[in-house]
Amino acid sequence: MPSQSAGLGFVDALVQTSFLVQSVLTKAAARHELTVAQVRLLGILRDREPGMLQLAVHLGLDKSSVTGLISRAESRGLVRRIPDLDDGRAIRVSATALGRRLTEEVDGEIDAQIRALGDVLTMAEHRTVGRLLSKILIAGETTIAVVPPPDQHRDAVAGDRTST
Amino acid sequence: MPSQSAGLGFVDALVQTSFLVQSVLTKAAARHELTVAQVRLLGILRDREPGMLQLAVHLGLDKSSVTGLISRAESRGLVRRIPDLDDGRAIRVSATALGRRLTEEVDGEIDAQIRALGDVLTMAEHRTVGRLLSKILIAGETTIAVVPPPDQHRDAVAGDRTST
DNA sequence: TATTGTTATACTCTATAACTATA
DNA sequence: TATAGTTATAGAGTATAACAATA
Repeated sequence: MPSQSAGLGFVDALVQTSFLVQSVLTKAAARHELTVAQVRLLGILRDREPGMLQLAVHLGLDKSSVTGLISRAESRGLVRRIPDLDDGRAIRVSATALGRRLTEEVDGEIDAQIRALGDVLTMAEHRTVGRLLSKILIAGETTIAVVPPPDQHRDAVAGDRTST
Repeated sequence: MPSQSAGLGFVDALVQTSFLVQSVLTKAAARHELTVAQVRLLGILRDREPGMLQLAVHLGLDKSSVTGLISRAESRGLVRRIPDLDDGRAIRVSATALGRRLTEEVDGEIDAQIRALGDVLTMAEHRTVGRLLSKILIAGETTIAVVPPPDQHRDAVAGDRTST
């Protein structure tokens, strides 16, 4: 049966790959006592100090979910809540030195392992994957809000990898 | 800056795409009162009646996690535990008619939405994505067990999409 | 003894609803 | 009133460790 060698269909390939990548992320994070959500969070905080609402939008989560996420990360010394001088209601979230160090370590591992998966591809194929998936991502950023239910917010659904 | 038009790097593209796909899965599942884990489970049960351990391996989970997953799915009428006639200790998990119906519905939506993401690609690019990601998946099935920690089990880490 | 599965326990993650404090 | 964030509550998902029953 040619199903393996000929390649899966477009949809199956994307879905299965997403599980594979998530599995890599989960295990890499776990090796440093982190969760995928925390790695995502720390990635965003690499070059920003967003407020809770901005974080919620970036992560595609409810603000109350972010409160919990930040509280747990804070109690582990990964991030810090700092007051927003311009708005008494708001706070800003900042990565600690520990948080930054762990992100770098984990990101390095993730990079190495994902790249290792790509070792079966040629250089050109490598670039092709990056290019074609980027096109899909751009489509996704706008599409997601439209296709599903009528009352969908166009959250930053994809989620940043590290910074970007 | 060419970063957008030129495409992300290989790693970033894969990671971000995995989040996008997972987001599609999560929302499609939720629209039918299901979770991603349940959709994965039901996908496996499309053409099999595995035991708990086999399920654990397929899903890359601990057997105790599978017990909970099955129990919740069972109490929702999605699956059923049936005795294994050959082994008094074992049971086999089977999808109910409801479970099968819901899987089909959700899978249809997922298919449509993922395919919609691919609408920005040409036919040829479509096939290329399927082909290249398939190569990565094959690599992942073996690699995952090797790259990380020394004591890693070679679980079926990727996770089936629907059947296969 | 080894294997199959469950239970007890503990976290993380997530959402909804209601609430506080500031704008 | 509207906005930023938190709290209370609830449920899913996951893991580890200890256990029961069968092989």
